Amino acid sequence: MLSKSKVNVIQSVSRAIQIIRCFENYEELGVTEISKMAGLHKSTAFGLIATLEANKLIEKNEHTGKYRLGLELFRLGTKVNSTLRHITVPYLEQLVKMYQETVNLVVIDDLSVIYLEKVESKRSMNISTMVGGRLPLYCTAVGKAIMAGLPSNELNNKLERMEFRKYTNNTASDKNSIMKSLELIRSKGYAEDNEELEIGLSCIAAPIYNHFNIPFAAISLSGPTSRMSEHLRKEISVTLMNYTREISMKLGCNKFKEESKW
Amino acid sequence: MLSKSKVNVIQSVSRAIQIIRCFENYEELGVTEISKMAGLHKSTAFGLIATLEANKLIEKNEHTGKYRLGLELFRLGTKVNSTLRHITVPYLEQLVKMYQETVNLVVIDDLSVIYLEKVESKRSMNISTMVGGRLPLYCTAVGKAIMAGLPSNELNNKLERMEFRKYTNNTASDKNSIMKSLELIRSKGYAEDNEELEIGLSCIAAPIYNHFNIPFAAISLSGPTSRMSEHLRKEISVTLMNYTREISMKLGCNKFKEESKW
DNA sequence: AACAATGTACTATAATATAGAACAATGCAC
DNA sequence: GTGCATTGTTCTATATTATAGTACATTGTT
Repeated sequence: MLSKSKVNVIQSVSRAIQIIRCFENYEELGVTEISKMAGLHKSTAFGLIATLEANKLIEKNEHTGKYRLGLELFRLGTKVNSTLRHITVPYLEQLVKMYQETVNLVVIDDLSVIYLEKVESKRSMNISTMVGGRLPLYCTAVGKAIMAGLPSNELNNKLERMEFRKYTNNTASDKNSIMKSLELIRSKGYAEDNEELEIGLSCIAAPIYNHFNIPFAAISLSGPTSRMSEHLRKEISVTLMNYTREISMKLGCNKFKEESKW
Repeated sequence: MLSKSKVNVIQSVSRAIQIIRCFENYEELGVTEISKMAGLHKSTAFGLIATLEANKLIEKNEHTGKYRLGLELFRLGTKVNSTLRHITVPYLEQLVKMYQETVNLVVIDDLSVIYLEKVESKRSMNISTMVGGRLPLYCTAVGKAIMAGLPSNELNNKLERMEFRKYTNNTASDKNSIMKSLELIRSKGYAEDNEELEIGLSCIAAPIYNHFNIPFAAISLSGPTSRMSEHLRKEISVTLMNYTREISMKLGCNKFKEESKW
């Protein structure tokens, strides 16, 4: 036995998940291929594969005899964060109508944001984000918008573990510069990305709060810097903050109700 | 032991998948709730849950102590049929630009189609299809477009097992009426749904072929019947067929190359 | 404050996943 | 077309592992 990274995990289940992960970079795989990739006995892999197939998480291509990811996996994936997505998508569509730029919904996942939804404008430039994709917190407007509202201990814990990479000259490259920009974001209520990830690409984002008043998601609008005048950015930021306030309240957040009381 | 629906399935893996399915209708569940729903011992459920959590397929909400579906499940779901989706989405976006109606990509799954992608127009009416959702083959344009090109034995096998339900007065309600309409679809190369699923909703679809020249997916354009003039429908059908021909060829289908030879 | 319900840890045992071997089916080379 | 190599699949014995019982910790409720 090689290594048992964590105790109390059920071997066969972890192995089955490992098999699913084999398909991340390959559309079709055979039993032997899978067993080699996963370091499993051919016979063991076969049993796990048969189980995944019986549950439609993978499918057998009857023509090639090979396996591929199954529709049940897709369907189950659509159930993840479904409340948030159902509430938010109409706002995204409204934003595209208003500004004709690409808009996104993300959630935080440790040191990254994961893109849950994207609605593209007709005239959108091809932006390098993909639904299901992941980008670092520190160089995206959405990431910074979320970070700005985190409890300080949680924020510090994250900042300590970050590894900075300079995507462009504008990318923040250390903890201090991030902390400074978060300060500004807190006072404004929204975040901007001025070509910090990609030259020519600007982005404005506002955070979504859960019912513990903690930000965990964000929506953003991205477009070519050339179209993002100072005036327009201001206008967009107001709209975003109005929308995220509504979304947060629908999620049970009472942060804004309290504000109106006082 | 109650029932073992299939031999050669690994119990713990099937149980883990069963636990994931518990979250289809519930956003958050606790250990005890899950164990009751799945008919498992609390302690058994706990081990499976811990394993799923370690693999990020479910996540623990630290505030409530309950579990929810994890982002890794979402991410893996986005890998399903990724080639087809990457090739097709640009065509969907082009269609929306041209006709300003909602367009869809589906794949066949036994007696249903599953919606993989949807691109909505600004002026789209709210149509009751959802990404990840499922509709019967016999009452959708996409379903009929695919059926029309299936090998006859496979088609018959499906028709035998179908249970017809009359969604509207236009819904086909038996095998013969479907077979007749498939005949027409074969000669035209595309399928239509004239309020067969929902009154007021019309739909046009064309099939996508895999590299065995078998249709397995389809794209469609849906809109209110009032906007779908005979002339426009004809034009849309031509565009759809051009696009699906291109998509099919990119997938390695040589059906159309052969045609041009002769 | 007492109770109930839930999440978590530990352990013995029975049940089950595992890997080996052997066979079948397929594809490839010559 | 024949033989070889590779892959998919079945079967079985064994030892590993998942399981459920018990007990404890933690939380929330009345």
